[in-house]
Amino acid sequence: MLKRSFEPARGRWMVPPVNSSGSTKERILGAAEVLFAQRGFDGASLRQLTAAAGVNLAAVNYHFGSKDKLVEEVFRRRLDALNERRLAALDRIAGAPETTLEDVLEAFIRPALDLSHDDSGALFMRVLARAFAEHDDTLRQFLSANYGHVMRQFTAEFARLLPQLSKPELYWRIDLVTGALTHAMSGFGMIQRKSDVSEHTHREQTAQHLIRFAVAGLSHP
Amino acid sequence: MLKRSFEPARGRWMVPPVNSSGSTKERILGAAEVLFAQRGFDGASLRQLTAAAGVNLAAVNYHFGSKDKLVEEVFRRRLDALNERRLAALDRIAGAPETTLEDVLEAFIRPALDLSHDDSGALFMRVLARAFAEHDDTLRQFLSANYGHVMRQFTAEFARLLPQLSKPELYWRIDLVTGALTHAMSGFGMIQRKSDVSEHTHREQTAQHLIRFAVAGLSHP
DNA sequence: GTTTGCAACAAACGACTGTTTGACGGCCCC
DNA sequence: GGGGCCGTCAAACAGTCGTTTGTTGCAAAC
Repeated sequence: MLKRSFEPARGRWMVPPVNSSGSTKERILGAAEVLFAQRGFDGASLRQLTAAAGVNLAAVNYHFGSKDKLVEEVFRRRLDALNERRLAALDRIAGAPETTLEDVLEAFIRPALDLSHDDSGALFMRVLARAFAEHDDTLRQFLSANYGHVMRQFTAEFARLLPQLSKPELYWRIDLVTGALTHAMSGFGMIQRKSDVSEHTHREQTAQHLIRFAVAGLSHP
Repeated sequence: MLKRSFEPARGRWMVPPVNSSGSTKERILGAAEVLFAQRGFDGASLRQLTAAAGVNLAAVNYHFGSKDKLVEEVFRRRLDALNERRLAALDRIAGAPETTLEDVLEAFIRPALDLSHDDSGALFMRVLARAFAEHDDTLRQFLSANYGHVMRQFTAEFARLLPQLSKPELYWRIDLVTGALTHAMSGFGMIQRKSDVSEHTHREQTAQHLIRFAVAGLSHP
């Protein structure tokens, strides 16, 4: 495959440095996040993964049952925390008369942006975007079943703040905003942090651009 | 992998119906487009692919040299036509004083939407989105080297029509619009064509939503 | 002090991968 | 009519894949 062109000439595959902290399960989850982001779910093999985590090959099947279950666990670990924070932020403002569109978008975007602060969180965002692209029905069902209610609650609040929009119109706009957010947060695009701006500043700029863009896209006449 | 859960209980993998029209090369390209969209570049094996195309396993390496070259050829075949039409449409309006933002977006979006009219074209859109998500540097270099000039020409025209925007600001907005378009055109989102609207109508609605959304996102104060 | 159960390990399993090989027929050109 | 080329083919190559096995060390429970 194309990606393999970047492997070193000798040595079958790059073995990232062994992470020797935490339990076996945690080391596997950490290494899985990195490798799934880099090479995809199929592309990352259990042998690469366990070597990177510094654990035995059989440990994945022992602790998680199968590679598929490991994938689900990688998602669950991050998304539980992420969506909890999103809903908490939404709860603080939902239904209030002074709540603005910016507030709701802030509640949705900020936790994701905070998550992508540290390196492994940023990698997870790429894992998530990859999952969207893979169009895998099993995974989509898993995500919809476990986290669909989050999107529904945000949609309800958007509907309250944009009463002039018909339901199909609102769905369309939310859909397009979602695409823009996924794109931006997974670092697909050409926008990269300049070396002369701090990570914090860059994240703040990203949030500002995203929110203003989303407000415009959602509420245009 | 997760996707394999959907394979039939017996029989190693689905063999799509044999397409017996056209030359061997064309049959391979057609089958590759379908299978790459369904299962990804790594996920689709040459044995599935050649079985679906009704050709011998060795035919891929004979006609294309390798699986990687086949991937490139799948892209080249569609993107050459797509970007030619985009640039032709842009040429007709670029620099003219009466040209609007909608016109430029129309020139960019319409050819892609037309391509995704037939089933195989729509599949290719998913292949393209998958390629973005794969973050594969070799593939990105290939796309940038062969089709980067298209994006540059459109960006220049956007810059002319939005002189009030700083360069970074413009890049940000184009980036976010790109994300929304990719998302929408690859059929990621929740928006699906209702059974009571024709394919043509649905495409027209998609174009309208996309363009109005993009105009709002690009030109908001 | 023995038993029980968890965790880790090397080694092997069968299946599937992309690619290469050498043979075989059909076609055109000299 | 004979010599090349071209496309196709079955078969094999050398790997990698996810998963399973049987065994070990070690700690807590009885």
